[in-house]
Amino acid sequence: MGVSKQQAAENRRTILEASEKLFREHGIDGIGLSALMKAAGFTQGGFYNHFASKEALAAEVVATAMARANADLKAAVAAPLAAGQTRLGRQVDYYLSNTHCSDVGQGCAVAALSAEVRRLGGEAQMHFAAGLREMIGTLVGLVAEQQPDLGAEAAREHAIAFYCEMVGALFLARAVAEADPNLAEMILASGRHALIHGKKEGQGSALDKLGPSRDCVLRTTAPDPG
Amino acid sequence: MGVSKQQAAENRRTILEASEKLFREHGIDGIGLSALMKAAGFTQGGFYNHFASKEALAAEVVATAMARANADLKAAVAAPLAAGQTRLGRQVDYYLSNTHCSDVGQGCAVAALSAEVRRLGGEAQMHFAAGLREMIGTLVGLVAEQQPDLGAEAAREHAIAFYCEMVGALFLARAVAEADPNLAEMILASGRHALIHGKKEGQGSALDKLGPSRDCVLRTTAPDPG
DNA sequence: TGTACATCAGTGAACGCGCGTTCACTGATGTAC
DNA sequence: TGTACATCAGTGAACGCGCGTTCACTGATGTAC
Repeated sequence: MGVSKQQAAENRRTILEASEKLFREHGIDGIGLSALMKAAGFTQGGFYNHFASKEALAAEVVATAMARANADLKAAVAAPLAAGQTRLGRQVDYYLSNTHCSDVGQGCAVAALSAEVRRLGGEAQMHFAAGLREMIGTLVGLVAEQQPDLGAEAAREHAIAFYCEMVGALFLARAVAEADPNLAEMILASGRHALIHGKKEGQGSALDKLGPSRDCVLRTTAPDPG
Repeated sequence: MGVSKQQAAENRRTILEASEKLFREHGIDGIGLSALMKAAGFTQGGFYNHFASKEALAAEVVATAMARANADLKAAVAAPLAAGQTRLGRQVDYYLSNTHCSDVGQGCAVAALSAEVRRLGGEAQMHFAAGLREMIGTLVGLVAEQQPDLGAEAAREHAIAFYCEMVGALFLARAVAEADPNLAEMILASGRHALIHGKKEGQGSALDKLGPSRDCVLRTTAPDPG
C-alpha cells in the first residue's frame, strides 16, 4: 500500500512484539504466521517483507526478548530501595508474585522461552544462552554486593542457584496454576520463603521485614475436577 | 489384521510409550500422529482404535509419565544407601547429572512435560498437578527424615524449594546445553553444590563426601558461532 | 469339540483444514534528473 | 522545484504439504451354539 521506511520499521517492530506475546502464550509451534500477522494488524502475505522465515522470526524474538529482559533487570536493580528492602529480596518478591505467575505473555523471557529454545535453531539458542549469561552476571553483582565476604566463584554459584530456584518455582507454579491454584500458590510462597528468609543466613534480618510467606496447606489430593 | 485382546493391550502400551518419548523430545505440537504410530510400529489409521483423540493421548501420557516418575522416585528412595550418602544427596546427584540433562526422552517427567501441560486440557493438567503433589509428598518425607527438628510446614517449604531448584537447574541447563555446554555444566554444578553442600547447614558433612562440583569458569561472552 | 459368525485391531486411502511459503499485483514513498 | 520512474511494504489468492480425523475394508480372535 506504499509506506514510509520509518513506518515499515515500526510495523516490523509491531510484528515482533505481537509474535513474542503469542509465542509465549501458545508456543512457537502453537501459533501460525497468519495469526501472528493478524494480531499485528496486517495480512499474512506481508510477513516475508520483514523476515526470511518463521524460524528467523523466532530467533529474533528470542534475541529481543532476552535483550529487554536484561535491560529491565538492570533498570529494576538500579531503582532506589525502599526501607528494609534488599535488591535480591525485591527481585524475588516480584518474580514469585501471583501477578508475574499469571502473566506469561509478559514477564520473564527466560521462563517463557526456555522450553521453546531447545527446539529452535542454533541462532536462537545462542541468543538465549548469551542473554542468560548476561542475566546471571547481573545477579552475581547483586549477590556480591549483599554478601561481600563471598569469593567470586561462590558468588557465581549462589547467583545461579538463586536464579534456578526462581525460574523453577515460577515454571512449576505456572504449570499447575489452572488445575491446582493452591499448589501454585504454595510453590510461589515456598520459593519466596526459601530465597528471602531461608538458606543464605548471612543475608541478615533486613529481608525478614518483607513479611512471612502466606500460609498454605499442602492438600494431599487434587481439587475436584468439576 | 486380527490380534488378541492381550496383544492389543500391549500395542496400546507401545503407542503410549513411543508417544511419551516423542512428546518429550519434540513437544506435543511438534510431532504428528502419523509419526507416533510409525514409531510404535503401526500405521496411522489404527490410532483411533486406542485413543479418542490426540488430546486424550496426551492426557494419558501425562498421567502414566507422572505415575511412573512417582514410582521410580519411591523405588530410588528405598534403595540402600552407600557410605556417606544421604537420600536427598543421591537424588540431587542423579537429577543434576550430565546423563539426566542430555536425556530428555527419559528422565524426569516433570521437567519434560511441565512446559506442555499449561497448554493441554484440564484432564492432563489435573493428572500433572496430582502427580506433582505426590512427588512433593515423597520429598517432604526425605527432608523430614534428614532434618527431624524441622516442623511440618518448614519441611514442606524446604522440599518444594529443593525440588524447584532441581527442576529449574535442569531446565535451564537443557535450554543452553547445545549452544553453550559450558554454561549448562556450570548450572548443573551450581545446583549440585547449592543443594548438597550449601544452604541447609543442618544436613551435616556426610553430603560433603559426594565430592566437589566441577570447576567451571563463567565466560562473559558466548562461544563462537562457527 | 467343531462350526458359523460377530468382533474389533489392524491397514491404507481419503477427508477438509491450516500450515509455511510464494506470487502477481498495488500504489505511496523515495530518488534521479 | 517538478516530473518520471524505481522501490518495496503492503494485499490477498494460491501453492504443496502434513496435520488430525474418518472410513471401507481385512482377517485372526473370541463367542455362541
